[in-house]
Amino acid sequence: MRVLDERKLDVLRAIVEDYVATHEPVGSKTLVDRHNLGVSPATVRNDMAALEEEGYITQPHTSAGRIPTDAGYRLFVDKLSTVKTLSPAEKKAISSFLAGAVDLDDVVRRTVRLLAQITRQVAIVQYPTLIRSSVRHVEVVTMTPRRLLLVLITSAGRVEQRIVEAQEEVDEQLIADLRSRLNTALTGQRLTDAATSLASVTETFAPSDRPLVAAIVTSLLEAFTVEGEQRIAVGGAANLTRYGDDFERNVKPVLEALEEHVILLKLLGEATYPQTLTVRIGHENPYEELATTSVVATGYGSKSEALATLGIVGPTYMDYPSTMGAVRAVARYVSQLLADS
Amino acid sequence: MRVLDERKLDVLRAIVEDYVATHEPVGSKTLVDRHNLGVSPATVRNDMAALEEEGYITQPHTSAGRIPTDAGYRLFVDKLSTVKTLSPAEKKAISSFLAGAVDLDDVVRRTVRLLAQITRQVAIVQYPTLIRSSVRHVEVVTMTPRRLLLVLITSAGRVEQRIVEAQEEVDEQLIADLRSRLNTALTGQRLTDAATSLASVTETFAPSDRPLVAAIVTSLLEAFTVEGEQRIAVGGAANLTRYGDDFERNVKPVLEALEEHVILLKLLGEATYPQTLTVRIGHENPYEELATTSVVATGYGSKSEALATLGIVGPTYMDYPSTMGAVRAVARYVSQLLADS
DNA sequence: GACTGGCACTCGAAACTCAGGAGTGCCAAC
DNA sequence: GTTGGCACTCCTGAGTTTCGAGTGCCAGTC
Repeated sequence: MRVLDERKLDVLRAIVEDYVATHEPVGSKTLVDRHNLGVSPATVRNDMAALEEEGYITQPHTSAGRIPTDAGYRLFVDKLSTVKTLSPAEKKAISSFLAGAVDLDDVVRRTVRLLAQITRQVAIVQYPTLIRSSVRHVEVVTMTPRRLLLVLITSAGRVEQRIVEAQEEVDEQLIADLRSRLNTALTGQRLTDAATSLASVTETFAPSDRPLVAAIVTSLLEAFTVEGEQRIAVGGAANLTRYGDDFERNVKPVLEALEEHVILLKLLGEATYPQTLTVRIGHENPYEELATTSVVATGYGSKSEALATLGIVGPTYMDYPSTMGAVRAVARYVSQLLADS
Repeated sequence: MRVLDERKLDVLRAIVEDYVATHEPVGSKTLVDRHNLGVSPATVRNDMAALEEEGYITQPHTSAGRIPTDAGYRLFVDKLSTVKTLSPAEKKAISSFLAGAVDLDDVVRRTVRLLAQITRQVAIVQYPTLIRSSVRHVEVVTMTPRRLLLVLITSAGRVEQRIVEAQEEVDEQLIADLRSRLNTALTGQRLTDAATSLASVTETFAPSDRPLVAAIVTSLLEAFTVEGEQRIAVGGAANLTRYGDDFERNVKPVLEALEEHVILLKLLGEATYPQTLTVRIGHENPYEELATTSVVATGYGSKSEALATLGIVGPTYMDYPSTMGAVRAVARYVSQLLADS
């Protein structure tokens, strides 16, 4: 029984690998030809029947080969495969490509591009969340006499901007005053705490200046909270080209999802601990249009806490070991890069 | 002869309009049925033969209807159609959607989204060029003792960031000094002139501080020049879905081009005067993979000078009057919004 | 009891055939 | 210059056939 079970798993592994390679239902004969299972096609057929019974594989139609079900992929990912580590050359390439980034935006852009290139899938990278970071600096710049630009620089190197319209012309002296008081009150504060500090700043101003100060405070609060969380970068849509055969199932829904960043955020899921890969296979993901699609994601950031999530989206018949390896590796290098800051 | 010519043009117009609507070759009979041309199919056939002779239409195969050639579309756009103006409701919608933008990035993101939605094509928006704008403010922030963040705020409201690594720990006093001198020297300068001013700033520092100053100057110069030019936002890729039929010709090449911002920049072409629409039909565009694709673009910015270009990419059989109207309208509203700053 | 070879059966994919019809070009007539 | 008529072309789609990969089952073997 033990031996039999093991061979059945071997068969499942072989089916997944073959199907991923060819995208065609795989039959018992081709299976024994390609992998040396040491048994005859007939035996494999028996195992296949059992595997089908258990729900790991299925037939698109009678008298065709088998393809893995979502459950089959799940088992494969959990038990039958090991995450592939990248070659030293690849690691080198990742590291040096990312190292060339000039700022946080550039880091994200490069990460997306890199991830898409390595995995040959659609890559998604969430911008580092603001929650854990603190205020590095607040700048107030006069654009026109009645229009101010607020620039918030966080410890993670993220720069948020907000335009504030004033009711009336603003005195340059007041701006300077405001700038220095804001920085005194906020610099070094965690964004989550900064909100409360802001309130006390308002009170130190003369009532006549309050409307302006209030407008600015509102804008800053906005910048501190949700808005920023939702930024996402996407790349590698051209990789969808490779699934040209099954346009309706694999290309169209993905293209549509890519436009909706809210959906992408859901797909990526909650930021997990760094270096813990999340794989959602087919129907496991929270968006039913993408039932033929898998997501491989992981948190990235410091060792202990995830700042945000990155990952890829691709058809369920992807090469999980390589993809997972690539996602994990990229996340590690980005984390490292950000940790240095 | 004159009358005949005019009818021939009517026929061409009818062919283009029908083909755009149905995406199917249009024959003489259906043509007289749908448009009241006042002549018989046989007459139309004669005209069609002449139009084909002149290269404006073609047959996919013998005994099929006609479809416009690139030259046919060109004639249609130049002589046979007028740019469609948007309804007041649409204008209102554009204006109010754009007005909600919180900063320049947001303006660009919204513009892309809007353009894609209205035209139902893939939208491309180039970030406003830095060339014409001037320095509003330069900020130097210490991230870690050896890592500085430069933030350049331009008159157009664009914010550029650069990380600078110092060779050794940097004295906070020096930073403050640097900040104030940079701002004194640069604020108000056109970016194009700022380069020369930078040189003189360097000289005012003690030799021991020169390496750091040089590093910062280099970074700033970078920010002043090319790098920033090339930023582009893309949206509406999901609209490619509508051309699912002809995946290889219409979807694949566009998806691939979208990944290459360099190509997109070429496609958009030189920033034209605002409100001058550029239409490149099929093979007219500079990228042969997109020979079945047209680009409708226009510059946007102040009344007199274009800051950048925006536009859409779609199959040659697009609805030119509406598309051109939408592109023009969006460009106008964005220009207006930016002019206010 | 597990494995294997053999065999009849299934059923989709691809090739083939074949009418139907939209569309054309040409010509003679108006 | 326009029109109706007519023969011709050739794509489209439906129906048919063939081919073969793959299956399930069974009887035989180790």
